[in-house]
Parts: sequence; C-alpha cells; structure tokens
Amino acid sequence: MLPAQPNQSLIDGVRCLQAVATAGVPIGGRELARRLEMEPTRANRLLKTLAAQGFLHQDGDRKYQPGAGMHVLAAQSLHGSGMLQRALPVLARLRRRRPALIVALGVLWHDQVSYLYHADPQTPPHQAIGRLGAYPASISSIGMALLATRDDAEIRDLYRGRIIPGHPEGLGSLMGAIRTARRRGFAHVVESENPPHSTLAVTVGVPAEAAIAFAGHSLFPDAETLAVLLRQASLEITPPTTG
Amino acid sequence: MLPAQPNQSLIDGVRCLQAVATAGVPIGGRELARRLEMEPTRANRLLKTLAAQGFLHQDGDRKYQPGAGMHVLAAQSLHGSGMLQRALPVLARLRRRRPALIVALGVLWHDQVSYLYHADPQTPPHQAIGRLGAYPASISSIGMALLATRDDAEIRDLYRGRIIPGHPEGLGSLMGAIRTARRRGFAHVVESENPPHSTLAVTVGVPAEAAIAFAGHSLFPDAETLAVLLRQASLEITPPTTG
DNA sequence: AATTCTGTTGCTATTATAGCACCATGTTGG
DNA sequence: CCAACATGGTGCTATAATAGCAACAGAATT
Repeated sequence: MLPAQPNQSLIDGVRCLQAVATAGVPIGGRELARRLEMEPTRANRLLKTLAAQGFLHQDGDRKYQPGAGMHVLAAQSLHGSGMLQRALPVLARLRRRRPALIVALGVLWHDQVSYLYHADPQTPPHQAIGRLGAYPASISSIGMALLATRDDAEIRDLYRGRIIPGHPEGLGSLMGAIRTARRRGFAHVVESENPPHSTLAVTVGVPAEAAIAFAGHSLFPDAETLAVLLRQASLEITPPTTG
Repeated sequence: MLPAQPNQSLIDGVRCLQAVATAGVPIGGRELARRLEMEPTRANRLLKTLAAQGFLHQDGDRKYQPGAGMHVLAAQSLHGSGMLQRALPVLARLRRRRPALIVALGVLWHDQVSYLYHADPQTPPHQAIGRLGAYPASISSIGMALLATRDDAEIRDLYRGRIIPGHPEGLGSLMGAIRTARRRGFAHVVESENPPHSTLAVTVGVPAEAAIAFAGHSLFPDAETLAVLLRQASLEITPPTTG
C-alpha cells in the first residue's frame, strides 16, 4: 500500500492538520509537537506551511485553529464524493420510519469511527452533520461492521499490543465479535443491558466505504427487521456506477 | 507568513488532496500530475502516500477519490471549529424570515469561495451542506465581503496579471467595488439586471472568517434592511470568546 | 529581576527526495 | 493480431531539501 518512497513530510503534515482539527480549541505549536511526539522545530515549520496555504489559521496568540482552506477541503470532499448527498434523503426516510431511534452514517479510519451524520430524535435534521468527533471503532456498530470487511491480519495489526475498547479480554474476543458480524451480515453492539441500549449497522458501498446504523432501546427483538431496513437503505445509497 | 523553511512536499501533497476532492470523479495519477503541472513520479508518490494514510482511496482502476480519512478530516474540522454549529440555527431563522431568498454561508480561500451552507427555497434544510463546489470570489457577494477585509496589496497580489471574473475592465474596477463594500459595510453583487437578481453579504467573526448572504430577486430596494438582518445574524454567530 | 515558558530563525551535516530510465499491464486502432 | 501508445509503479544515485541543535526575542510566571 505504501509507495516505494513514502513522503514523511506529507504524512507528518496531515497529522498536524488532523491534530489541530481534533483539538477543538486553538493549540500552540510546541504543545502540538508534544502530543504527536514530534521535534518542535519540525512541527512549527509544518504548521506554518499549512497556515501560509490557508489550511490553518493563527490567532492573536499565534495558536493554530482550522482555517478557511480546511473548510473548503471539507465542503469539497463532502460534495465531491456524492455519498453524503445520496445518503441524506435515505437517512431522512429511515428517521421517519423509526422515529424513536438514532440514525447515523459513519466512516472507519484506522481504529476510529467518525460520524458524517448522527441524528437522535430531538435533533433538527440540519444539525445532524459534523456533530460528533471521532469514536473508538470497537465499541461502535458502524466501526464493527466496517472492520468486519477487512482481513483478519489487518485487524490484528491494528490492535496488536493495545487495549481494545469494549474488549478488555483482548484480541480473541474482538475477532469473535467480528466473525459474528460477518456471519450475520450486520454488526450488533450492546452498549448496556439495563437499560437496554444497542446499536446495529450495515455497510454501504462495494467495497464498503461507510456504514449506516440504528441506535436506541430494545433493538434485540427485531434486529433482523432493522437489518433488512438498513440493507435496503444501503442499496439505495450505493452509487449506480460501482467504484 | 511562510516559515523560514517551508515544506514543499506538504504543499504539493495537499494540492493533490485538494485536486482529487475538486475533480468530482475518480482521477488517475498522471492526469492529475498534468493538471497540477507536476512531475508524474512525484505526484504518484504523494498520492500513494495519501492513499496509504486513508485520505485517498484507489478504486478498481487505480484511480483516486476522496477516502475515509478525508471524510473524517471534513467532519472533524466542521465540528472542531464550532462555527457551522453556531451558524446553522441562525441561518434557519434567516430562511424563515425571508422565505423567498437564498441563504448561504461561505468562506474565502485564495480567490475562491466555497459554500458551507447554501439553501434555496426548494432545498430541504438537511441538503444544504456541502452542496456546491468552489466559485470565483469576485462574482460572489460572500467573496467580495471577505476580500474587502484584506489589504489592498494582498488583493492586488491575488489578481495581478489575471483575468478577473466579473471585472473584465481589470483590477481598478475590482478595487472600486471593494472600496464600495468597505464603505457600506456589506457587499452587494448584481448578477443580472433583467430579470433582477443579486446577492448581498456581510462578514462573520473578528477577524472575518466567513460571510453570510442573501440572494434572490429585487434585493435593490431593501438592501439596507437585509444588511441589518444579516449583521444581527452575524453577531449571533460570532463566538463569545473572540479568536 | 530571574526563570521558564513560548514561537521563530540560521546554519550545516545528513538524509530524503527528484526524476530519469525502465518494467508490466491495459487500451486503442490499423 | 500485433503495433503503438497509454497508464501505474519502482530502482537507482546525484542533489537539493530537511533535521535539529543552538540561539534569540518576547510573554508569562515566580
């Protein structure tokens, strides 16, 4: 997957971009260098390069925050991959069909899930986008549904030697859950037994590029029914020209 | 603005990222290299580096398109800078107040405007985000309102020696329009006289990080009234802690 | 005033990248 | 069917760009 000559500057540069975006508050260069375990001079130069291009903005205290270029990139990528555009009407219909449940659309990135759409019953539809940050994949049904599409080896590499959220017993427990998800064609994650609260997700696209989910109380009885609903929705979202 | 040692790999890398996002369709490495006037090997390695990090995805034809990492970055940046979150309810109210008009929120990046929110009367509110790509700043009221906050020298550098959309007479004409916008405190761009259609924008934030606009028929008679409405909205969107 | 942060730059050894030449594969068209 | 020409990708080494120490100025803290 990595090219013969991967570009380390680019890798660390986008790590900086990412870190500023996730920080939530303006953050200084040295502080950021510590978080990413980078040499401060290097971080400083990458950050200032990004700032000069307009992807970051330095406020009065010279701290960094997302800049206009980043917003442009965000809008263009959401617009460019028509996925969200195709998904939104379908997701709105899912909400009308099951008004008591949370409806969400998310993508997997490394071991984290990010929600492009996350609407609980009280949320006005126009506030459902970009509402949440990142979330551990292993305790999210969207994450589990997407992990299930990956090779066992890849999953093992991702979690080897680390504590796995939701699976304190270790990798074996996670792989068991993954196999169950593969067999059933959907992921069902129980967040709590009492009160009963769980999440259920199926993937979207071939190969899977995202997943859609229901979340709420008592999904146990009609998991299959909900999975069928989600699978229908998934097919509608999948682009006619397979990419 | 540029650091003592700007990182060229990072600059070209994000240019690639940007180019793939704006392409709209999957695009090959060599094609992209031509568009950016880059050496193909270089483009290839930058693209594959981005793909390995999950920011781009290579489809079956090895063409590149936005990947999960880019969506994560998009969601996090929209979420991270709380601007859109604060803006959405205010924009919804503006739509209710003036149901016949288009309501938009956009940011300026170089000489282009990108809309984070663009809702015409027929658009369901949840489809108003990420709906449009980039647009020339000089023929957009949002672009003009934001350009007006920049130094004259900066604007001149941006457009020197280029054809300026909407101002075929050249830089002098643009600077005149900029001065008018500064004097009045809002930008008013007339797109056509017959049928009458124009756009009106004010900036958001100090320093200006975005602008909000009305667009529609016959904005001429009550430009001042609409500007007042937008200014009130702008103040509500501006974060309590000035950044 | 002294201390310790911070952001930033200058400098040069060192390292990572540039880009040619090349290969494998796929597509077009005679 | 087989040129002819695309394409994505890699190996190699000169070369140019980066790494990171040392240093400086300014803020904040003590």
